[in-house]
Amino acid sequence: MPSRPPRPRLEDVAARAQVSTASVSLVLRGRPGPSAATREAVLEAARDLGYRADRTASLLARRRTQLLGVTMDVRSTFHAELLEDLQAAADERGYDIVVSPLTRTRDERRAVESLLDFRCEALLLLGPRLPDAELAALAEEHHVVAIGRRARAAGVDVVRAADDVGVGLAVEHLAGLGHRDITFVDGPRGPIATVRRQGYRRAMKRLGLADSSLVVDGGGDEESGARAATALVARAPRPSTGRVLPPPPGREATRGRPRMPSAVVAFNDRAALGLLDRLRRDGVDVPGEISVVGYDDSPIARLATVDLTSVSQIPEAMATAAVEAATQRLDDGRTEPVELVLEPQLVVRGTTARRESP
Amino acid sequence: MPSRPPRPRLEDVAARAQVSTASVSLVLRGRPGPSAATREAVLEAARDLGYRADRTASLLARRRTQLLGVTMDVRSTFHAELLEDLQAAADERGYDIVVSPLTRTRDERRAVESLLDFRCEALLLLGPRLPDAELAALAEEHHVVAIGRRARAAGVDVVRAADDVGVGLAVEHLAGLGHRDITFVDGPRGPIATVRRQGYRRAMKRLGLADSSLVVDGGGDEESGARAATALVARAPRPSTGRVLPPPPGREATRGRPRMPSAVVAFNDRAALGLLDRLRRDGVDVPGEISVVGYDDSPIARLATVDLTSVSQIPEAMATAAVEAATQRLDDGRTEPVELVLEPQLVVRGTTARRESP
DNA sequence: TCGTAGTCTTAAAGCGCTTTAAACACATTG
DNA sequence: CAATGTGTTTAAAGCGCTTTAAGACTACGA
Repeated sequence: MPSRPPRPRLEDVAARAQVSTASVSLVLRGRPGPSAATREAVLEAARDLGYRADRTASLLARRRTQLLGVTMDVRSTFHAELLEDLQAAADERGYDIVVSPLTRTRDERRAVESLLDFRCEALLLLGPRLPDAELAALAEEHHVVAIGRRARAAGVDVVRAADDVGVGLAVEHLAGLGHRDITFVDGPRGPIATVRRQGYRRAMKRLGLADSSLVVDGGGDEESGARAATALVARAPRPSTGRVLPPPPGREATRGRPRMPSAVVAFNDRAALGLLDRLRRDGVDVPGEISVVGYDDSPIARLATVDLTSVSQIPEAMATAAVEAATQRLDDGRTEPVELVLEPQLVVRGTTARRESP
Repeated sequence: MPSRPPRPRLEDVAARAQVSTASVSLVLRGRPGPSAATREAVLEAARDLGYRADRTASLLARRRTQLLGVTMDVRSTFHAELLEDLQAAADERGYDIVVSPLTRTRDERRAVESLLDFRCEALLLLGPRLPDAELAALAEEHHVVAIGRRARAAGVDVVRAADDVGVGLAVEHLAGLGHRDITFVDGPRGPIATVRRQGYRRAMKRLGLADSSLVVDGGGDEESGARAATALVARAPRPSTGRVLPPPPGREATRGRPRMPSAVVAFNDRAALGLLDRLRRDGVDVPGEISVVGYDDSPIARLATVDLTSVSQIPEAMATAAVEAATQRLDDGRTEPVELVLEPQLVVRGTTARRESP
């Protein structure tokens, strides 16, 4: 019920402090110039009046907005985490963040438009799905930082985790626990899944396990994980006590053979969750009979009831790096694009264990 | 890499169209006045130049911002859903939305400050935790709509679902399936849990089940749900086949007696999820041995692997109502606060079934 | 012919702030 | 004492748009 006592303007503060608006402006923004006496008078007047600068006017007057625009998928907990850290990082550097959520009816293009309307000085795109060409086009007109995704687009800064390395960590961890039959549950088509799959393949080869490497169809959500689980379980007829067959020699000749792996790396935590759920319902003991590793180290993975071993993309680091990239362009005049690739971390929890029978 | 071809201004469009900036402004905002010829010329010029109005300047000039500020918990999927619908509703009425996320380091107060800096014309607070007094104080200076929570604060519009009715629906559904021992797993301290608990108690009484009504400690997340499950299971020593005892006569004398209810209503979906998980791990058949109902009808509940019967707060309706409330104040000059209470809906899925032995 | 209404158009005054360039006061210096 | 410098203050010109009030036409009836 805003009953108009129109908010005080800079001019009002100036009048009360008996100085010019210029002085007030300088003092309030902590710029050098005004004497101690003036400063005090102004601050007091401002306090008395409960003055708060009008951002709109201020933005218009100086050419800067000090605004970073972020597009995100509101439904993604990973994005939510990143956002928290972006806020913090931006804060520290004196920037403010405008969030533009993607929804069913609001695609990435619209979200970006909206950010531009706000005159954001840089765009931070979380896991952007825009084609590289479009990203590149955007980057001709604006500063853009793609986060969490590899991008082959000219002029775009990229901050991402080395997903192939991350999956490698998971595979090595499992191998270290004595597992040899390690299966990868693939993600949805796209650059991210490609890189993770590659990481898996390479790690298996590096460890001399190429022969038992196997990629099964999956996806990015619980459903897909559950489907994958069903496919895996079908390989080892249960609940008969039939022992798992040792992998026969010969390269990937194992494909299609009925056999349940002793360990699985899933594309992400959500898929891992669906997988876990289905396995447990089918009476499979995790990690007794099969070890499971997820990806993202999402809050759900950390829940005591889930306790999922997972790979963390260290969102704080990504957030800091992304904001840093943006401010470097804005404040330090960097113009050459950079690509920052961070090392992910394995977080070992309760869904992985030493292989039962060697 | 913004290489400055400074963006065209209104003036540039005016020059190209050979008219005044006033005409351009009018045309571009679709206001009456300019003739068809002028309109066309302006639109063409604007198109040629790729003109986009500078919102900052425009906001400064007219006194309105057409901005609705929304505070939300980024981690809540329910809030995420609401946000989607708010966006859509705001769009329809020509308003834009500024999202101000709550994070660990950014409480509700700061989030609101930030919205005010953006000169939002109304504040839509999702599940605000601010004390009523503070809400009331805010409402003296601004239009505020509290969403999803009962608020006894002067001047604040409230849009919420009738949670007591919702829980009542769940209880009735279960009773209809023959259940009598229906337990409520409580939520975290706060107005929301209070209302839901009340709804439970009243429904049980209404159905003549007051004697078997039981509220156990819970909380708002998976952990708490799991804990509650443990407590429940402990009442019926498993895996012995011992039949569940019929409730002895006498009011709530059952409290503390070892006995597992045949049905449970959880404070929300997350708690229900933890509950389900623990129950299943303990070998309890859902819905065979026990039926479970959640609250919120969150996306997780809908997953095939979860398939949780739940109560929906119909977020679309809440969102529409909230935006409506705001625009009524802004555009239609309403000044008396309103409280809109929506009827929740029960969504029956796979976690509830007819009671096994009557 | 003039007055009057009606339709378009536009000059110009802001919106509340930042910033530049000039003015001022005073102290040094040669 | 003029010239030069230093530190502080401010008048005024925008920032890019909206809006108001007045102006320019045209058309019409008296």
